[in-house]
Amino acid sequence: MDTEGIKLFVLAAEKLNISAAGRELGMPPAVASARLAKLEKTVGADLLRRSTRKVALSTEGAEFLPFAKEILAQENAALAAMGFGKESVSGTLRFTASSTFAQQYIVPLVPEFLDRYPGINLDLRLSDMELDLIQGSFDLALRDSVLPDSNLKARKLAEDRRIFCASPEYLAKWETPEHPDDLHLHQLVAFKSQATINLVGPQGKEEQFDPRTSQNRLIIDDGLSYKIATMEGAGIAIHALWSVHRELAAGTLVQVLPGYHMSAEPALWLVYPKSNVLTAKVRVFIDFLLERIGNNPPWLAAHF
Amino acid sequence: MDTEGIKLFVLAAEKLNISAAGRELGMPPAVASARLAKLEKTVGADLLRRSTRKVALSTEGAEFLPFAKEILAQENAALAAMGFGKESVSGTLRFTASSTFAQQYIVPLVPEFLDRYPGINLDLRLSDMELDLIQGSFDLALRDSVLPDSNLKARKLAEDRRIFCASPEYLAKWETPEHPDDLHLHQLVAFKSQATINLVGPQGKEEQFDPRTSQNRLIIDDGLSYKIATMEGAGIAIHALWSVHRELAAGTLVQVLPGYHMSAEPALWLVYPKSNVLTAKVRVFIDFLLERIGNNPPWLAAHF
DNA sequence: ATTAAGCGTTCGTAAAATCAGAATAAATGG
DNA sequence: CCATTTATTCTGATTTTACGAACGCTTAAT
Repeated sequence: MDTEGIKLFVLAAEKLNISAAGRELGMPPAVASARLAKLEKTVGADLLRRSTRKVALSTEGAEFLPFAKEILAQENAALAAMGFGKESVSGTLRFTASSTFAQQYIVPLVPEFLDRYPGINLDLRLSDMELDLIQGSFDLALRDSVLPDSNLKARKLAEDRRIFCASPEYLAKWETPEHPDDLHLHQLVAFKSQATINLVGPQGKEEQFDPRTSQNRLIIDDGLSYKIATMEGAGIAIHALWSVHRELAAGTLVQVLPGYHMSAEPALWLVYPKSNVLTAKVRVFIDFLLERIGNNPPWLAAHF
Repeated sequence: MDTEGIKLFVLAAEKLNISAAGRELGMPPAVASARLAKLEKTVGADLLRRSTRKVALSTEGAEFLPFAKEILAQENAALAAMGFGKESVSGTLRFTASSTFAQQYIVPLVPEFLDRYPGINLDLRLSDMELDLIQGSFDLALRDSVLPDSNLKARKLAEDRRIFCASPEYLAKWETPEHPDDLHLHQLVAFKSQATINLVGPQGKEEQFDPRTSQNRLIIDDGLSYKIATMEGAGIAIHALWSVHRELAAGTLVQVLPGYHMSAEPALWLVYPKSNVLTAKVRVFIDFLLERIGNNPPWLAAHF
């Protein structure tokens, strides 16, 4: 049963004129006639009695009419509830990001966004562990890497860096490493989900480094604690530039192995499900983040 | 928006499995996938988030779900209200017939019919003037002639006769006519809707007779009054055999011009709108009348 | 590890439904 | 009686839909 046909029936029942009802819905009389006949077949009864000139409701049509109107009302209510046809964007946006990043860069912008789009509600799920985009029913996620998942689309929000660093006190106590291999002699602080890293050295020579094979005196799954531990001298750690750029500038953290950088330039990605329809609310939030963060991320502005 | 797609969505949202939902509706996975995509496009948002292995409701899907269920409930209610899929016939049957015929032959059968089909309600509109089948929203009508209307279908209920007759007293007072032309010398009683009649004489010769061009001393639009007037000696009248066969047998009415009969053998017809779907209630009532009247109409049984 | 099975989608072709215009038949109103 | 309106049928052309096979991916079992 298709609501277009029901709409036609309700109109025709009001006007007692099939052609006029069809015209109102933008279909030629022949089409209106055929669609009505189709609806009658699926319903199993004639809804409209028609001679060449007269149209009247059949007993079944009279019975069906209130239901038909109710179905259409429900359809309209459904579409309205989902903000269909509204020129103002609306809906609830479920967004996930690392809590430490969000605390610093997203949450401060949220009031402005909510202000600019009064119809949108935000549902923020912040966690330093990556949440499953699909199972969590997320509209959008912020990731520090773009996975090769064919079900997802990604848009780069901003460049980033991964930096070895430690506290000045730690480095004063131990010898500052000159080469990645020296790291194995140090105390390392590892973030739980940190994977193997490919490094490119000063002469363009590639090196590999797996933080999990070293002596990880400390493994932490909370971003802020991870940084605090490093600052308190727990050891050498890999930090995202966005996380530590203030500390580097202030000197409370010091970069180690500055000649080495990641062979795959890290970046922050906005990831969302490849969809049949990209919702306005998602597009609008992406645009907002690109405008306020992507164009000139603070951690890069301070460093170049 | 098509309820098949909505059904699919609701099932898939329950099972979180698109293929299984499609299977339940008898469609291959590819079709289920396509139909869901189509629904999402008409709704303007993704309803189901899917990776290769996981399916979850999107925020829009969660919003849409209750409406979807409501739409389906309304559809089911509508179909149920119209007796769709019921093995027991039900509904209201609007039927029109001449009141005098109904009084004698139909109404006495009605209790039995209602008894046999407890789900059917009868809405009888009895009038000696023919009512418009379409404008009156009738499911069925009894007619004493079958009009060449392409919008209608007809089924013969029983043979009938048209008979010139008068009371014995009237004929005793005046000369009994021997030829249709003699009728013009008589007092005629005419039924209001009686049209021109073609007669076939004893030698097969055709004659025409238009009762309205003669001296109609009396025109009546009520069937019973029409017969009473004839019996009281108001003149010669054309009566249906079903109407006067008892009086002829009893001798209270006498046939005039017995050698002449109508060139078009009259009959009683059950007429109903040519429909896309012939409802069970109509079919059942037709069958009932055929069984109880059509097989052996009393007016013919008595006369042959 | 390897295999097997299940899931959702895409692709290509075949079938079906839909559309739109002209033509038909009927009925109304002037 | 004629012009107009109406609902339907018919026709070919267009679009949509169905279906099986194949693909990429994932989980569970061997």
